[in-house]
Amino acid sequence: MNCTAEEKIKQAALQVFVKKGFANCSSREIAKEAGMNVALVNYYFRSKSKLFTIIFDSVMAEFMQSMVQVFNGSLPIRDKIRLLLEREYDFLSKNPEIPIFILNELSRNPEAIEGFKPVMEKVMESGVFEEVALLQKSGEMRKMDMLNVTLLIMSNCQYPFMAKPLMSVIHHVDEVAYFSQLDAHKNHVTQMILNYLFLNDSNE
Amino acid sequence: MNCTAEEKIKQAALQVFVKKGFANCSSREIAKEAGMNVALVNYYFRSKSKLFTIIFDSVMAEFMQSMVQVFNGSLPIRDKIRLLLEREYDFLSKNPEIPIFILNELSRNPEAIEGFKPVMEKVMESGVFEEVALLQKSGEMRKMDMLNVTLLIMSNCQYPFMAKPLMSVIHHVDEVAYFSQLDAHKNHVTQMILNYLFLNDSNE
DNA sequence: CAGTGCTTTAAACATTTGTTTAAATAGCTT
DNA sequence: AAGCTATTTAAACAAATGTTTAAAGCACTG
Repeated sequence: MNCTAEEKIKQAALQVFVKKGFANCSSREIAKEAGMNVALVNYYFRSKSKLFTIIFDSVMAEFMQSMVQVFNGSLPIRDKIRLLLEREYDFLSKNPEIPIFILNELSRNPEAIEGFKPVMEKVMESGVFEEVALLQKSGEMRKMDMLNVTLLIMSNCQYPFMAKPLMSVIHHVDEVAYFSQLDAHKNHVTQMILNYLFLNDSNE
Repeated sequence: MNCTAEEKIKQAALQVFVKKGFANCSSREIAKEAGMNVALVNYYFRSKSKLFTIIFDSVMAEFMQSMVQVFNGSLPIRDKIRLLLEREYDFLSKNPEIPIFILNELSRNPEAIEGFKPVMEKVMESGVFEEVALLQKSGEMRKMDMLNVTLLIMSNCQYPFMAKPLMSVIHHVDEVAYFSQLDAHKNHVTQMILNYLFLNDSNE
């Protein structure tokens, strides 16, 4: 663990930005969380915005990392999807505020997407999309636009974590009970998505 | 259209709050959008927070309204779900920023959920949950917790609208193309969810 | 030890923020 | 028209914000 002032500020900024969002926190709050003087934030990162960009890009990269890993692996598609869902639920269980953080910042400030494009390139290079296209042509998979496939998977991974405050109230469960329900949910969505995407045989 | 100053401020506040979020906009911005003096915001609503609560609660109520209507209807469950998805996609096509607005504000400030509880009561009173429980017992529907059923439906409705900035980049589509893709997506998720929830016969 | 360059600090700066005040205006009744 | 009340305004307020400054502290070299 690198414990320079610069690193401490980055770690504090990560915590604070993810928890409260860019507009909803102050430089002083980040500095206090890091146990440092306010001026150091700008000494090392020039401005709150520049610090934010660094943090946001790193969060994006980490968020996509497991996805890219799975795509680059050599499993058959069906298992890639299974593994992808497994990894996403695992990652999000440990970082449940990440999806709302990313989507909120992206819709408030669409230019933030720029730093994300390089990571996205890696997903494209993995060739999963072409792989799926082939299986669709051969009739093994349901013919549908790749955008819809992506949406199906991401919706059913990310939304359950984003909706915790809403769902806890609707179904009167506390945080612990909610997250344990999400484990069951992972199995449901895996089964449901595979059933829908693959046409012929069973998915067991 | 009621054109009193009070109403103009409410309309402006709705627009600005939904687009930028509570923390990311100022009282002056709302006043300017309404074409009124800043002091009027507090004259009519006492504070920015109180105005926000009013707007947030009304957004929540409108958001749940179509859901409650469908639940209170007399259609068989399968058609209720079909109609629910239809209505949600219709509503969200006209108000795509609502889900991210609601979920973001709820996670930044969980007390905001309070104003939502009365609306939720109406959903409970509709008796859909009991209706589903019966069909699960009879074996017509897959046995699963109601929380998971709710999540399946809401994930696949709301997330696609929240993820527009992300998805547009991944798949290189503009706003118009994206929303037209979502119409196809509605059909996919309807089919997929019905296939998964109902066990025996076809869903055509 | 003086000096050099990086790090850290407290204080100050100019803006912006939510909110209040006190005066001006408008609409209405008598 | 006078007077009353509700509305609207410009101005002011204190607090908080992002950022900068100038000095102090620190570690190391010559």
